[in-house]
Amino acid sequence: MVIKVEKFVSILKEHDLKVTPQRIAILRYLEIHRTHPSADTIYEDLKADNPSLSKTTIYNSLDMLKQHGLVKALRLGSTVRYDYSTNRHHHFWCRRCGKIMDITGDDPCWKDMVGDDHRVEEVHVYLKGVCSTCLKKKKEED
Amino acid sequence: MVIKVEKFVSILKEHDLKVTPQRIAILRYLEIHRTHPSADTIYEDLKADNPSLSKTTIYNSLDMLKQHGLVKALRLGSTVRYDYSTNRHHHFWCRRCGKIMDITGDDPCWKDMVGDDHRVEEVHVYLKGVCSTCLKKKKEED
DNA sequence: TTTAATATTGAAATAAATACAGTTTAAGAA
DNA sequence: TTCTTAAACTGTATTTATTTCAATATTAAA
Ligand SMILES: [Mn+2]
Ligand SMILES: [Mn+2]
Ligand SMILES: [Zn+2]
Ligand SMILES: [Zn+2]
Repeated sequence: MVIKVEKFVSILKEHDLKVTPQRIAILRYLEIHRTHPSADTIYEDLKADNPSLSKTTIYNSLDMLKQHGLVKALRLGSTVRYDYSTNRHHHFWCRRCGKIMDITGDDPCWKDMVGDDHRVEEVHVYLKGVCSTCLKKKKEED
Repeated sequence: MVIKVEKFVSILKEHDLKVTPQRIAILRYLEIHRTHPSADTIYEDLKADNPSLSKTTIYNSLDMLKQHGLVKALRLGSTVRYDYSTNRHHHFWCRRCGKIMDITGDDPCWKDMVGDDHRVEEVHVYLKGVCSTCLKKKKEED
């Protein structure tokens, strides 16, 4: 556990960010919970350990971590979710169970799609539907 | 002009929707303005002709038109934009001029990306960057 | 023209995010 | 270790987009 904390201390220091318990807690939370949680979920869960935690701090910290490439923000519909995995990948969002799953595999060639004219800086993609688990459950219900 | 209105009257009737001046105005606006306007932009522009227009009506109508597949809603970042083109296509959003442009061309095979396990019902994609026009302008400035 | 179901309106409520001012803390200097 | 100060944290207030709701108006059918 202490080792874990040291890891986040290093990460923050490498990016010349002040090391605060709040930032460590958020990074640690995101490394453990790979569920793409929302700012509010992170806040509610971390409040248990630190009752004086402010939601503003969650927003500020997530934003700063995002600026430094330490976390990624995804927007799925109207909700913003945070991801500790910062490599390029896309997501599948199950409308039934709400789970957000990583899509691995080849990424289509966006450059080809848009052509050379525009400069593509960000690729925003998510697929929505019903996940395999939910589909199986539905079958069992029949 | 009258002919145009008749067209939207037909469209609404075909979908068993009550024909109201507000709905006609919104459809007409979206057919003319292919800029992917927001609900608020539509509201502000239509209010000129109909000062008693309510923003709630804009939201209600857009939602109903969307349910019936007569318009499509896109979310780019935090803004929801509406599109009269309901065929599947994606968008390029220029962070400099704010323009939202249609991406034409081949659509990657999403089914392959996600596999057969999940049932894909919606594909949400947009690319963001700087459009060719803005890139040219930048060059001229140098 | 009458009627009833539905749509429109405007005000109030909601929710996510942001702004801000006062307080606290991290981290470097003494 | 203590002091110092810039930066971070907190809690409240505000903003913005959207939704809810009840009263009123309109559509479409009889
Ligand atoms: Mn992910
Ligand atoms: Mn379009
Ligand atoms: Zn599911
Ligand atoms: Zn541009």
